[in-house]
Order: sequence, then C-alpha cells, then structure tokens
Amino acid sequence: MALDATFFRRPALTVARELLGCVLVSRAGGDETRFVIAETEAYHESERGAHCFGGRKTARNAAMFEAGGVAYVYFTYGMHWMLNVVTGEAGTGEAVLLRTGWPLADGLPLVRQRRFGDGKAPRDPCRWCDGPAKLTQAAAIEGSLNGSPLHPDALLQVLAGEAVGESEVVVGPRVGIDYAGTDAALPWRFRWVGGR
DNA sequence: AGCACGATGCTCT
DNA sequence: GAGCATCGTGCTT
Repeated sequence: MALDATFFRRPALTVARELLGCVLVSRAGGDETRFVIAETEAYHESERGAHCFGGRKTARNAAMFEAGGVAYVYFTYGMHWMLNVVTGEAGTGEAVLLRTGWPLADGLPLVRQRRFGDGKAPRDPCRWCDGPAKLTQAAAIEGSLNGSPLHPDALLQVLAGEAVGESEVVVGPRVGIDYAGTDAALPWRFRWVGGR
C-alpha cells in the first residue's frame, strides 16, 4: 500500500521515525528497484543543520518548502546525489534524508551491477546501500527527480512496511553537520538495527 | 579495524 | 572562493 499525503504532511521528526521499515520503490533508470528503509535523518528550517535554516528559500532547497510527499534531491561533494522525502505543510522547509536501504531480493543483480559493476561486493547485501549516496546510486536517482511526487504512478513511491518496535531502533545525532553548532547534537537520526 | 585524504563540481556569500 | 547532510582507496596498527 502506497503512503500518501496524510503520511508525509506531518513533522519531519515523526515521518523520519515511521519511515523505518517502509519500502522505497524506484523506477528511475528504466528498471525497478526496491529497498527497505533502514536509516533516516530529519531536517527542519528551525535548526542550523537544514539547508533551509531560517526559512530561507533558494534555487537548491525550494522543494523542501513544498507540501509533504515530493522528493528533494540535491548534489554534493562534487559527485554524490542525496534523496530526501519532503514532509510537513506547504511553506515550511522540512524533509527526511534517506541514508540506508536494504535491497529486496528481486532486484539484487541490478543493484549489485549499479553499485559495483563487475567488481567485488560485500557478502551481505544490507551493506550495499548503507549510505545516502550509495542508496541513490543503487536506485538510479539523480537531480532530474528533484521535486517529483512520491506516487504509485510516478518514478518514485514509498510503500507502507512492517511496524518497527522501539527496541529495534537506535536514535542519535545526525551525521556530517558539525557546522550546525548545538543543533548538531539533536537526536534526529534513526536506525533500524533489528531486522539484520 | 581505523584513520587520512583526494575526488570533483555545485551552491551560496 | 570556501565549503559541503560522502565515498572509496590506501596506508597504518
């Protein structure tokens, strides 16, 4: 069952936690890949970690101000794409960064090819996409998908998944935002460590 | 297993 | 012109 606007038009912190165990479906790149979402981070205009801090809208971060249910895709470090799910109501800048996905069995050969070509890959497929840029590479996600809807008829969608219990979730500070000052310590990162 | 570093180009001041 | 919501390699323990 596809998640819809009622799911995404809620606070980023809530959506980040509830996305654990849900399934990202990408038809970008011409073939379908699916991933169980295992790690997320929330971002919000009220804190310095967010690209849209202070509610300042720019050409890059504009999608973060859309109503929840679209993608925010941006480019960083000269070579990497990052996929976020936009959350909340229109006019407020917030989103959830997808950091780790566990590829589902039917797409394993394609995911392996996209990530490693003919080279060697880790034994455990759960380590193939354990980083935001690894996930976008495996899902063939790039800048043209910025602002695109998360919808069953679109290239990207998110399906409801199994419930993930509190005992299987590790909460902690977000990665790579030292510039955010005290906001860098906010416990807005969620990792599902139960499912293996 | 862990750390250091280079790659590489877009974004914003 | 500086810095970045990162990754892979290659070197050290």
